[in-house]
Amino acid sequence: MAPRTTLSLDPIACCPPVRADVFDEAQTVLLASSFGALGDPVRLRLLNFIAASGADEVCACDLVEPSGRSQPTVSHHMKILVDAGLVERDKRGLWVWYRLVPARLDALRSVLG
Amino acid sequence: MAPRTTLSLDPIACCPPVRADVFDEAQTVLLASSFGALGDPVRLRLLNFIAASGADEVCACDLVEPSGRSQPTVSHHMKILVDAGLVERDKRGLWVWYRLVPARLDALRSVLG
DNA sequence: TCAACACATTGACAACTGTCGATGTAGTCA
DNA sequence: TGACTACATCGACAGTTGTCAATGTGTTGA
Repeated sequence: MAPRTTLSLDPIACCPPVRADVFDEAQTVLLASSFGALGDPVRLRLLNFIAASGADEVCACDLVEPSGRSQPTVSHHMKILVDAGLVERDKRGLWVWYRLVPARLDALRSVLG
Repeated sequence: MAPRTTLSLDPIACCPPVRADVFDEAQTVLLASSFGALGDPVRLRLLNFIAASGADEVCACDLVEPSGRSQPTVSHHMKILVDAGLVERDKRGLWVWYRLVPARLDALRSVLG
């Protein structure tokens, strides 16, 4: 639980590249959970699908079929991506729209450099 | 099994950034397993420890104590990092030396960009 | 008010993962 | 040869994860 806490420890502010300084325990756990969110083929494909869509938002209803998973399973994976701070969720009417959080992707990217 | 096969599908050659084209199935599974290798705090710390050591090789014997895990557990995690292509293993005499594979880290990095 | 809809949550289950003690396997050195 | 050492593998176990069918929740529109 506690997604806010997860987001508040932002790698942009907290984490030098993996090849420089030694991470402290909180940094390590946070980063591992972010990378872990990318560590499932279905989630990586969902993220890639949103990213490559051209639009900056994608409706949840358009994620089920290409993922090849059931609606509850997609909902489950999207929650993990949202909790990891990689994706933002916006409910409008009946529909839920997802968009990337580029800063978060950039943060993870910089950790690998 | 089959670590060579894992390594042969190199993201440098195979994978555009997550925000551009749509990954095919093989790319997705490969990348997810690489990110998954980073998705454990103990493995991330091991990688960070090697990276931040200053030396370009670190002896396995120096990884057990700082990881806070048993020798078999460290051996298990290092195997996962090696199979993911993130680390190379070199046995010399009684000792095993590990070094980063910068190209692999760069490849993952570029996927996030 | 109520039926229909989009999405989330629950509950259950199998598969996977991290962990360690015990044991196996090479390499070293006397 | 044989004792010793560094690391890997095995076996077992608990905890986590991915999955779906069933059900719940909140929104829309007639």
